[in-house]
Amino acid sequence: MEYMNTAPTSPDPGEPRWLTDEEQRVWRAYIDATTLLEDHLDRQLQRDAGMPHVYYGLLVKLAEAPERRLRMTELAMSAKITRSRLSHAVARLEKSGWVRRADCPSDKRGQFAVLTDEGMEVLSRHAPGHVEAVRQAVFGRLTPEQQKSLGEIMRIVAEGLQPSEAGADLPWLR
Amino acid sequence: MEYMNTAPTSPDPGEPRWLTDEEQRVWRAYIDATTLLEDHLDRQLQRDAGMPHVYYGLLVKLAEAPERRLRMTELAMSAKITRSRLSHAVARLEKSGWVRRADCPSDKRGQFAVLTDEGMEVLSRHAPGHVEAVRQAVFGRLTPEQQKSLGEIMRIVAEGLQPSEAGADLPWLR
DNA sequence: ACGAGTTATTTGAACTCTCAACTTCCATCG
DNA sequence: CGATGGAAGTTGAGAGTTCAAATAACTCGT
Repeated sequence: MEYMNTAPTSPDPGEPRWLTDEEQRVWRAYIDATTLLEDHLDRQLQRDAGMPHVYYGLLVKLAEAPERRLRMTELAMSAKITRSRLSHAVARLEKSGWVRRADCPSDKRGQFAVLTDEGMEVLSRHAPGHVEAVRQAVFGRLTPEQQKSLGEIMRIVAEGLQPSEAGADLPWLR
Repeated sequence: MEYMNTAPTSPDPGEPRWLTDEEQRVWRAYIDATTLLEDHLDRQLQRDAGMPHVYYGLLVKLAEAPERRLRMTELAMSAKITRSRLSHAVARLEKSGWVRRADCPSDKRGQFAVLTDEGMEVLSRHAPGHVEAVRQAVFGRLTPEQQKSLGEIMRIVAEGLQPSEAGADLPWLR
């Protein structure tokens, strides 16, 4: 896609504002890194713990929650995934014995996802390996300044995509 | 997962080196941002162009290649995905009429993925919307310094996970 | 108490991805 | 040449994800 960006003109709906060469390089680096990293972590966890990275993340969220339990919707929002996806995921984790569902007394529609002892056990057993993988792939390679910068940048991007509170599924508006 | 990291001791295989609080915050921001962004782009492209983001990326790579064609393995490596995944993806893109396969004359095992005119057409038709989405979610929110920093960081991470050249599937060794 | 309009969650089908074979062909070496 | 090992690409089954639709229960206003 070679398009020249000759004139720094004002918003022209006719000709879109393409990415500059430098922006393209950044964007491609982003895509490469995230693709590789996601794959890397998925494999590591699938091999060692028998679950993909997202599922591991769900167990972590539950482990940190009071009484190791969260309402489905809260868990979904916290993990940034849709309720549907979570529903399927929990079904699988339930089959593995790492999570169980519990009814919500105050709202009969509601369900809690509860981390079982087995689930907790799997988590502690594989946390070291996972942390090691993350450190090796990311933190072990970045300077403290870069780490700080990465945090700031990712927070900005994440906030830009969140319905910033509000509760629907994931209708990032627009 | 509350573990205190009291002593900055030397490599102790007994107690793993957990992430510090600050590292955790960075890591979570990373997960949130990448999850949200991937989802956002997937939806945008699925809705507008009828394909997931990865597939769109494949078309872009082909569009940039000489004669709009690449060997399957090269394309897979370039997109950082496995050959198997690519094989399925190309099968689907072929069904949509955006890519076709061509035999390689010099190596009878080889296959080219070739971008069709239709494929090119879809690409140009939806590139503006995609670029706009990327700009809105990422570049539009970051300072020039942050963009530069992001590029450097992502390059480092990507390189750390690449078999750094070499040609196998994706056995990033260890 | 009734019904309209939400909210919580699930479901199933279609699609995508992974993993482990499997097929075919190339290359090298004796 | 013929065998052996590697490389290119595909395949099918199982697992995960998406999307739209369905179910059930809550909330209000009247």
